[in-house]
Amino acid sequence: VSSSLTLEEIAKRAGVSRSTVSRVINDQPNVRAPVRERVWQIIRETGYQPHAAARSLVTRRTRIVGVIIPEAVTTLFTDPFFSHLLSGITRTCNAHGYHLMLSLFNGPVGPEEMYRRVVGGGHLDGVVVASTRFEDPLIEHLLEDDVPFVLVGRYPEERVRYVDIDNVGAARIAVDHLARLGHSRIGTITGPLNVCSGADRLEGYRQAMEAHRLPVSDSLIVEGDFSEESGMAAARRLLSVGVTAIFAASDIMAVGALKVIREAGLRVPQDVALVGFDDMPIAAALQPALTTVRQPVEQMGAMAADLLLGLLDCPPVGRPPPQVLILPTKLIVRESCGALQ
Amino acid sequence: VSSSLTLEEIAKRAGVSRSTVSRVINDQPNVRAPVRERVWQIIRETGYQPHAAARSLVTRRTRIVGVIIPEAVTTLFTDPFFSHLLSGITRTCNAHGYHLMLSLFNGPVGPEEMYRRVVGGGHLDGVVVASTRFEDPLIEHLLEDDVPFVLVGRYPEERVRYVDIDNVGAARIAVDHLARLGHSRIGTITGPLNVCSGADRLEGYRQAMEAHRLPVSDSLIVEGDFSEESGMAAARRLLSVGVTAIFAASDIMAVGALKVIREAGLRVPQDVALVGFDDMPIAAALQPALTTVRQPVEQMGAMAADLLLGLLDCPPVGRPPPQVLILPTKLIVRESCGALQ
DNA sequence: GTGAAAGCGCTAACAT
DNA sequence: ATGTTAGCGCTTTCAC
Repeated sequence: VSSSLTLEEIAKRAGVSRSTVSRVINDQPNVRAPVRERVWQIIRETGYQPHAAARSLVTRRTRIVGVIIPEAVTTLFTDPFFSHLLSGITRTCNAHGYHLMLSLFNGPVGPEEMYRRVVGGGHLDGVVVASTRFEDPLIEHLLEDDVPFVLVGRYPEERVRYVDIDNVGAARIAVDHLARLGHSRIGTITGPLNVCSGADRLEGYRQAMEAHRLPVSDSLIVEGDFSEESGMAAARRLLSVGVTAIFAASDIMAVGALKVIREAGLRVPQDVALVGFDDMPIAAALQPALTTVRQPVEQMGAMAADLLLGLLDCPPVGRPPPQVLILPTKLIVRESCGALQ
Repeated sequence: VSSSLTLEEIAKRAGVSRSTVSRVINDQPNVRAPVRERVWQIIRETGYQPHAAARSLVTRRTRIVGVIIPEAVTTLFTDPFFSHLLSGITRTCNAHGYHLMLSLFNGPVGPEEMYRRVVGGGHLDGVVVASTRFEDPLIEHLLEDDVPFVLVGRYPEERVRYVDIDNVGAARIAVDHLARLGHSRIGTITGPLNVCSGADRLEGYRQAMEAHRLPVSDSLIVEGDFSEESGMAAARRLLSVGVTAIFAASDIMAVGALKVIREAGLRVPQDVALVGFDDMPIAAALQPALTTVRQPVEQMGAMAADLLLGLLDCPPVGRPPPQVLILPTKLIVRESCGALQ
């Protein structure tokens, strides 16, 4: 889909050579002002757009960044996390004239094949990867193939750049909140523990409990998978050991817990206090039943893209991506490899 | 990002010419079986992938479909509608070896410029457009430029292909439900009325009210914009005219209404019955307060992409996209232009 | 059935 | 400052 106008054609109409037109389009020097103006004029009149494929065949760049969401993330699609993330990434891309190719590794095709399709073929200048497990083979491939990429979510490996929120700190705040409310039997519904955010939020729970000198028995910790069902199952277990407060590592799971608690004839927050986690505006509807931790997902997306475009030498990304702190949750940015924080 | 292997290189290693390798890759005839096998062998060994840009420079096809979401859809990002839609589109694309380019017209760049960037340059073979208003200039451009495209959402114009749910019917069912419950003063919070789904759901409300011989005064109809805030404002107006039931054209607005109703000291559904609209699993958490209409968004996405790929002569799309009926809401597909229903 | 050769539309190195 | 030329890696006639 494109007009069949070519550089050649524009050159002819402007009475110059292809090179000159090319220079004008690419804002290169060595074109006299009047000529430049005349060429722009023609370009505007004709609505000419250079052919992307032809251009990238020679420049070896496509101005397309990929967004890869691995695994069957149906569960993750239950909340607006990805919408917000994509919104942020898009914002950055639009601002810099980049395009975004979205790849969900969910279809009938396996992840290895998807990887080949997406990354091979040279469609992409770089990649943003969301939601990875520890030691994800995808990451290994990207490193091996020397693909510029940025992760959304912490990844404990020197060579990997990423953007993340301070999951440990945020979880600590949440649990600390419950402890200050006077609760001593505080349970937690964790995310999958092979995922960074899952593990980190549990660590935050542990730290807060310890800080308040509260005992952390195994029965107070139930692993979930971010789904509502897992939240319900976990809540049943927690109720059976008599907790008076629950920190759920995601709002979705908190909602599941809420259901179970109410079904048990208990009131929230009077009988059981509940804190969720995520930026899910809808959760506000459940107030005062549910308290939640906000995470700046949209910004995380924008910053991830900023970082990536920086890697690609996107001309003047200018300012390094800012270190943003929002609400109780803050961002950690690993700017250059090795410089963790 | 791609290996620097070329056709030439493969040809050399296989002891054949470029043409032959090309034929093998593209599954063309006129290659003897043993040769074909040997070439595949080398390709597999080396992990060769043809360079996408070079290929589309000559074929004039990219195997990329665009997904355009016009306007600042922040409000629409509050619910998982787009996540599900993208999931469906992706499913189809993955199955047919197509890629997906996501364009949110939200950045600092205006829609006209975004259109040029995205559609010009020949990046895309076709486009899926979501969430359009009546007489959207975007649609006019696409028609004018002869871009193959499919809309998600009804569009009253002969030349446009689209996929949609039966909004009128679904709304009718929702309101009918309330009427059968014995309510006579039923109000509705509509979506934006310059959007098809908004207008259609209102029409469904009207039809159901009429069928039950219930008076429809203007005060029973309040226009919202799918946002929670608008739902709250609308609910206040409706409560002030003494409705006992509300049909909200989106779950988000229903949640807003729920808040307001509860703040007014009323119980849901005992004092005021509430029905929402959308496929928002989280809304289930609000049961029994909130009843909602499910829409098969994921399927809508998949079907839209099916239709588009059909337009692109994607070789054997085989079966025409099925006419799916799910839950109370059903799909209407305009398969070929002119053949509505 | 296979190879040779001509481009697709663009950029970039080299002349002028 | 501008034009000429040689490809980028692939598909596709057209010979053989």
